[in-house]
Amino acid sequence: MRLVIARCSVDYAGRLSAHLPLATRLLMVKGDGSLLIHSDGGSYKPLNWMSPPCTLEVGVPDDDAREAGVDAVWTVTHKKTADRLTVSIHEVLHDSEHELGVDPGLQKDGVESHLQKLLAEQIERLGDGYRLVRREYMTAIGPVDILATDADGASVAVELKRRGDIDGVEQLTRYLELMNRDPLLAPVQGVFAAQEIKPQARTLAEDRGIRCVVLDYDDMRGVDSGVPTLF
Amino acid sequence: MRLVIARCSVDYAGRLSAHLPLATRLLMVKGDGSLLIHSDGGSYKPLNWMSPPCTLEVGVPDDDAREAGVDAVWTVTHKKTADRLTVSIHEVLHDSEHELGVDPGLQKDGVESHLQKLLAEQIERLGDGYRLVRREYMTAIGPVDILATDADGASVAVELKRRGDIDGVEQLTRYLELMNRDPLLAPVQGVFAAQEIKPQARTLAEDRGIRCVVLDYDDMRGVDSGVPTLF
DNA sequence: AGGTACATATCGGCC
DNA sequence: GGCCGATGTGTACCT
Repeated sequence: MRLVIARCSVDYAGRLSAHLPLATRLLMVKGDGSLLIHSDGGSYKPLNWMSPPCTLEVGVPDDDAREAGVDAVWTVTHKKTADRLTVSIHEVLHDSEHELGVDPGLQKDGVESHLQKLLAEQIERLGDGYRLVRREYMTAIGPVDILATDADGASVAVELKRRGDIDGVEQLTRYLELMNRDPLLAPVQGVFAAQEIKPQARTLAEDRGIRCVVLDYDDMRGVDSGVPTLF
Repeated sequence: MRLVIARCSVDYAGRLSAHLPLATRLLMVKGDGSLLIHSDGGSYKPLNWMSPPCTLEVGVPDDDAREAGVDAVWTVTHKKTADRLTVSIHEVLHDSEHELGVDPGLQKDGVESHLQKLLAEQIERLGDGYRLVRREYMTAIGPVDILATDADGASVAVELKRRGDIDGVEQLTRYLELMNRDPLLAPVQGVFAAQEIKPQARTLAEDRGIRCVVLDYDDMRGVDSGVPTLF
């Protein structure tokens, strides 16, 4: 990895056009040739970047650019798309190279999978008499998070989200449409369950006859760990 | 901005739990105290990070950690949430501080908002006699990009995208379904307008009676003022 | 390889 | 500040 601190201006042409006026920034060149341009603020997203696979070429400025104070021009071109990043370097303040080696990578412990496990164990939170059929019930277009039955034994398909957005309602709608064509399952009722449900998602869901359930994650976790369940 | 190359392991606890085993990485400490941890590959997203507002504290390892080779422990805590990032530093290979100043920021061109503004001004591109009713026409499930009327005075809902994908057709379909239940608006015709429309999106749109219009952004910008827009 | 679902998303606009 | 839509989304997982 090469770290360069430089006064530079940047132009990007690809999905959109973008320009960074002259200022001092960090240029991070990774081992695969990709480039990240960071300022001293903002979030983890760079001001501008080029993702791999790409190649970096260092060139000399034309006469006009040299006159304007440009010392070198970096051109980063993507190998598959026509995306191009041009860095006009006016002054290099720092330049160092470092050997990092391959990273073993991040080990995650997810959230939705945990929420799904908890709801499967506490399926009665959806209503009295509810019973779990199975998690990740496979359909032709993908897995339904939870399949259950209500007190009358009718099928209930549950779509689970951390944040309930319109996309999740669409997803559940597709599953319901498919499952309701299966005479062994139909009629299938839909339940949209999330820690938080956006008003627009709720409107769309209820308009389609899908019930919305807000889950209290901390409460569910509390029941799970230690305290015995009611039955 | 402080740049540190170090052999370290990292633990994150917050929305989820995550762990990075011991390896050599770049630690980028920004002026606002935020921290980014990058490996020498991957995309622009760091392996791990803490977004501002947050504070970084440097502490000494406990006996067990010291025994395991830990030289220092950085603890980054978010000021609002309970998110916490712990970096156990085994060896520092590089450490430098740089003054970057405030960045003037990115200037973008070619985004949907600009396209929307141009089409609102040049609504006749959809057909003779078309008139703009309003941009961002609010419905219960979200704003329709442009509401217009055709030569006969009938309502037309326009969904605008830079790249016309299936998602955009679904979005417009939801709006149309809702608006066509409103006797004051119905019947509402749909127009799917984009710089580029994917074949699958076009097929779906036309199957649903939605008209597809490909927009020439450069041409529209030229008509707009003759003056280059942002830079 | 292509498509789907998820994410510690981030960012900007508007109410 | 919250809500909502767009992003040069990136990433893992599946067929």
